[in-house]
Amino acid sequence: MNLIEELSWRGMIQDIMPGTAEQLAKEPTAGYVGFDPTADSLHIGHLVPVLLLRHLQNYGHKPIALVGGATGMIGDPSGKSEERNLLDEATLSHNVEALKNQLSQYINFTPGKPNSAEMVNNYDWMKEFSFIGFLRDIGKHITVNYMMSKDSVKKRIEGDTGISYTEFAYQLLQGYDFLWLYQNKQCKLQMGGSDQWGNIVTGTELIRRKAGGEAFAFTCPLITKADGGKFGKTESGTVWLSANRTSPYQFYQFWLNAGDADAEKWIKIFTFLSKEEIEGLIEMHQKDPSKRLIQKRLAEEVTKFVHGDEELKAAIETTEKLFANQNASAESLSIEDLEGMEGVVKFDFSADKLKEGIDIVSFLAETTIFPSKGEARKTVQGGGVSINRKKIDAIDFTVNDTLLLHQKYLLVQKGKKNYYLVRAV
RNA sequence: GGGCAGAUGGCCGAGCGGUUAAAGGCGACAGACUGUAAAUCUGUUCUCUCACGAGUACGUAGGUUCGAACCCUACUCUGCCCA
Repeated sequence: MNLIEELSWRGMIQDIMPGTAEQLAKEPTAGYVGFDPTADSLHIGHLVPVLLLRHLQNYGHKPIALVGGATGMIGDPSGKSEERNLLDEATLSHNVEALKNQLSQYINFTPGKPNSAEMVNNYDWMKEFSFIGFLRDIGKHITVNYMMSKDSVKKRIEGDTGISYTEFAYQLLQGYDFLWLYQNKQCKLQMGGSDQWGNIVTGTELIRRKAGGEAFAFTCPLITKADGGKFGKTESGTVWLSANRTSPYQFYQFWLNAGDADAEKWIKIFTFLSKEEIEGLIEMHQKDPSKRLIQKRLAEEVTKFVHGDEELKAAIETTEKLFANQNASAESLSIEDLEGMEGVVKFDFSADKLKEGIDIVSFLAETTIFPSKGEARKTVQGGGVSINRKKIDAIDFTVNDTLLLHQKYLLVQKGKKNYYLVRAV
């Protein structure tokens, strides 16, 4: 199996430029993916391009991870219906550093091997480029007509918000990146999400016209959810790769909660499991979907890839304690169980107040489990709050120290899946 | 530079002088069902408040009016057309 065949059965190829497979078969090829530094952590949407680089490397080619220090200052109009706000330079350089750090965890940058990965920042070659120089050297090769025919641009021109010259010019910058990499790093391949196709093609076009060379590309379909929702969002927002932003437990939970239809697609894309193994899993899963074999395996593999074995183990343990025996009483949890629940939000609360007793609504608001009393009340009235696994059904319920587990803990649930541990201190 | 249209809650989008905290949809949260799913059904969804209630809010600033998201003026931004 070659790279393209591998990615094809995984459902990771959307568009591919003719000749790409031949190029990859002919020689080890350098290929790049760009990451925009819009935040100081990657999120799971970025995982796909990261995996593309990994697969590329596995098949003996050379991955280049480009961090968009320059393009990030402009803003990619692709997929955006509105003009974006510009980030300031300090934020950008902070983000660039953070992304570099993260990327180095997922791709092998160890030098020495002929196909060890490389990291570049397009700010390094853009910063000295003068505006006039850019117009003469690059702008001259691409017509506005060509640029306007790009979907990302067309939508904005036809839409009712318009597009600034800045964002319009974005594709030239990205195109120039490809040209620069082609000329300086012998990079002949660009990969990315399918929303990048237009930008990528501008790059190959530029390489053809300006350097007389041939470059290749393919894109991966954008990850979607079967129910049409946005991929990578949960109740609590974006699922990040950084453990500080999304705990490994929450990360594990995200994948575990995948719907059946999604899980079958995602396990191919987000894990390195073999075709046979995945097909076996799908078959078993369809016999008994309630076991959620695919979801479990998917969650395990991805969490291991992103956070490592240790964190995966902790995430599974916490999950088992919280969900495996839903009927087990909260009292059966040991202190170690409670303290060890990685990723469950923990709060400290005054033991004295508990001794006196406090009404449930104030309690929930003061622990900041809920942002306001009004919201706490509404959820309690709707039956959405449990303490120590027992549903609170009275709005005038009093929380006091007799409820404490091991004289110290309260296990509070908001909804079914959101757990909080309150410690009396 | 000139003309026209528009700016409403997280988003879309009704409202066009009082009964409007603002229809409807989407999204989000919670409940029932379930497999910690999907689909479906139900409730909630400006802020604070146990509650009565109060405070903010319909681009910004003023004005007319007993009363304005709705009328007037200026400004800002966006789109379209003309030069």
